[in-house]
Amino acid sequence: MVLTKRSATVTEQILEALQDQGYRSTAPRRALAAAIGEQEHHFTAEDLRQKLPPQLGRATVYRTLKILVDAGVLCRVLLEDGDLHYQLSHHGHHHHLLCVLCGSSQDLTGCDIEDVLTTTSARHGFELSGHWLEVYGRCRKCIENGQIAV
Amino acid sequence: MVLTKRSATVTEQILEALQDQGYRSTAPRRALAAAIGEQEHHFTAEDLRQKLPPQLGRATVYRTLKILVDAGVLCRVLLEDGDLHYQLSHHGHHHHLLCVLCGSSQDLTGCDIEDVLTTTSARHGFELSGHWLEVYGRCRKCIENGQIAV
DNA sequence: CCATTAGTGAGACTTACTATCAATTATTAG
DNA sequence: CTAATAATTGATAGTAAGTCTCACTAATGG
Repeated sequence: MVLTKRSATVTEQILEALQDQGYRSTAPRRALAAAIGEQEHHFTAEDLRQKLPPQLGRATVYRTLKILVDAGVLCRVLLEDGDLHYQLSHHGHHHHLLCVLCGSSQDLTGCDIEDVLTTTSARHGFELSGHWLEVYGRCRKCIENGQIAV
Repeated sequence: MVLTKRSATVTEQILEALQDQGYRSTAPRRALAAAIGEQEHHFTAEDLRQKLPPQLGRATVYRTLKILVDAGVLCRVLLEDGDLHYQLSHHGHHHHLLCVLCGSSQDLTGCDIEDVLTTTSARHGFELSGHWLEVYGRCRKCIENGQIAV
C-alpha cells in the first residue's frame, strides 16, 4: 500500500492507511501520525518518542512503526554507519540516495538495477527473489554549497 | 587487504593478515582465527563464541572481528531479516548472492552495477560515494534439489 | 630478561527493540 | 444508547548485540 493524494496531509494519509487496513483509530496512533508528519528526513523510533507525550509507551511506537512498514506507508533505510531509520515511502519498491552530508534522501527512480541484477544473478545460476540497496553520496544542494566530505 | 594464497589454510591466512597489519600474535587471536576457519557460511560473533573457550571475553571477539573487517579479511553481510553476519572476503569491493534456503553465499562478480548506479545517480544531481547491496534468492543447488520457498 | 606497550577479560553499561499482561478503549450488535 | 467483545495500550521486565572501563597479563624489541 502506497500513500495516495486522497488526504491532504501526511498525517491524514497515514491515518487513512491504518483505517484501510482495519486498524482502529486511537489517540496514540493519531499522535504518532502527527509526529511522523513533522519529520523532515528519515528518523528513528526514538526521534519520534521525543516528540510524543512521555506516557505514550515505547511498545506502542514500535508496534505502530511495524504496522506502517508492513502497510507500505513507511520504509526502512539503512544508514552508512549501520543505523536503521524510517521514512515515508512514496513508491512501491525503490531505493534511496542518501546524502552523507545533510542526511536528506531522494528516491532513486529510472533505475534498471533489477534487470542488471536478474541477468547477472542468472549467470551464477541464482534465482533472484529480492535485494537491498542503499546508495550514499552527496546531494545536489550540498555539492552546490561546496560542502566537503567530513 | 585481501586474502592471498601464501598460506595454506584460512586460519593461517587470517593470522598472517593480522601480522602484516602489525598486530601481535596472541592465544585469543589464534583461537578466533581457527574458529573462523571452521565456519562454513557467514556467521555471527555469537556463533564464534560458542566454538571458543568461555573465558575468552566477549570484547575480544568483537574487537578482533572489527580489526579483521577493517583489514579486509572479513566482510559484513546483511541478511534479509536484518541480522548482521560476517564472512570471509575474497575480493575487494563486491556483493553477495545470499541463498534464502540453504544460507550459502556467493560473490557477485562480473556485475556492472557501479556504472549503472553512477549514471543514474548523476541524473539526480547526486555524486555517489558508496553503496550497500545484498541480493537474496535461491542458489543453483537448491533450485536443482527442487527446494521450494519457505 | 626486562621494559614497554599492546592486548585481554570481567563485568557494568547502552541501545534498540520484544514480550507480558492487566487495565483501558474503540467498535458493534442489539 | 449500552453492554459485550475484542483490539489496543503502557508499565515493566527481558533480550540481543554490542561498547566501555580498567586493572591485569603477555608479546615483542633491545
